[in-house]
Amino acid sequence: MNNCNWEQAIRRLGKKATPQRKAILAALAEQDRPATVDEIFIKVREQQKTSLSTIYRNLDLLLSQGLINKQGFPGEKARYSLKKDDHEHTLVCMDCQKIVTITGCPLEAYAAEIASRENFVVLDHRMEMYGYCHKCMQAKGRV
Amino acid sequence: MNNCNWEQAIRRLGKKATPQRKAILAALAEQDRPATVDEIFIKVREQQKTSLSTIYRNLDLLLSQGLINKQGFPGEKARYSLKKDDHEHTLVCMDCQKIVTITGCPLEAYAAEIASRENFVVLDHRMEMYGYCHKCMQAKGRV
DNA sequence: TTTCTTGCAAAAAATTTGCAATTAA
DNA sequence: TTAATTGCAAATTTTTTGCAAGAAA
Repeated sequence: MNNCNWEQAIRRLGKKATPQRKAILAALAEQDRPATVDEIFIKVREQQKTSLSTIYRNLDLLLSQGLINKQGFPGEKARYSLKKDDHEHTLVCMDCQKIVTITGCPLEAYAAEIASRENFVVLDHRMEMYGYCHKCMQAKGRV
Repeated sequence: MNNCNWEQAIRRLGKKATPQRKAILAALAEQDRPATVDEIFIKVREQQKTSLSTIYRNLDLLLSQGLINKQGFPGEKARYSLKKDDHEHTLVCMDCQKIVTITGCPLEAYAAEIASRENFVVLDHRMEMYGYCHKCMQAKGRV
């Protein structure tokens, strides 16, 4: 999803291309990091009249349709981002909350191994890594 | 943290070993998967008079002292578990909710690789696999 | 005793829902 | 025209906080 034809993307789901929906996708595309619901709300509201419930409902929709990802720290606000073509994982800085996206999943092969070892059909997995980014390490004087 | 001397563990933090605190650690020790706040609340309440705020406050305390982990995926309820000596992952049956614990983490080496590639200090990670256990596959007639 | 911790009740924060009005198709 | 979608307000759900009473050291 790297184009900007949000209208088409929404229509492909068999849904109505409302200004709010287009604005949500556009807002996600502009963010340099996965955005929280309120960040998205603020951004969308700059363009369109909208309400928080519309944001929530549409994020759920887009998520269930696989157009976006939901990520973030447990217990903290969820963050949303546009889904890229390939399977990704994230690297989250525990200090500045910066999120780095990583492509190249190391778990495909492992999942197959586990599947046969445990007699389990593995369909999906979720993985995130946590630590400190270079800048924050420097700030901590640990570099 | 494999012993059951919760009293000692709490004292070591310089905190009072209240029945509620001991019960929280005991509850976490009994769980076969990281537990949500309300699961812990229910379990503790079976033993001790308690309140939700006590659970929240003590989970925060134990977390900040490094005795427990906070995990769970964004948007879902946070889940807490005792910190183990060795690192584990889980395999969750999407049908019967059975949890299989897997030792032998495939991510240690990968984390090191990512750390140098992305210039990030990787301290922790979270990973869960989802699918169907053998029994549920049989029940579905897919085996 | 003294200080920390608890329970309660109320407040905040985050998310969801019902429903009438509106709008995309 | 009509079925999907929105905004609003109210309801839930989750988490946090103030404070007086109670308990551990």
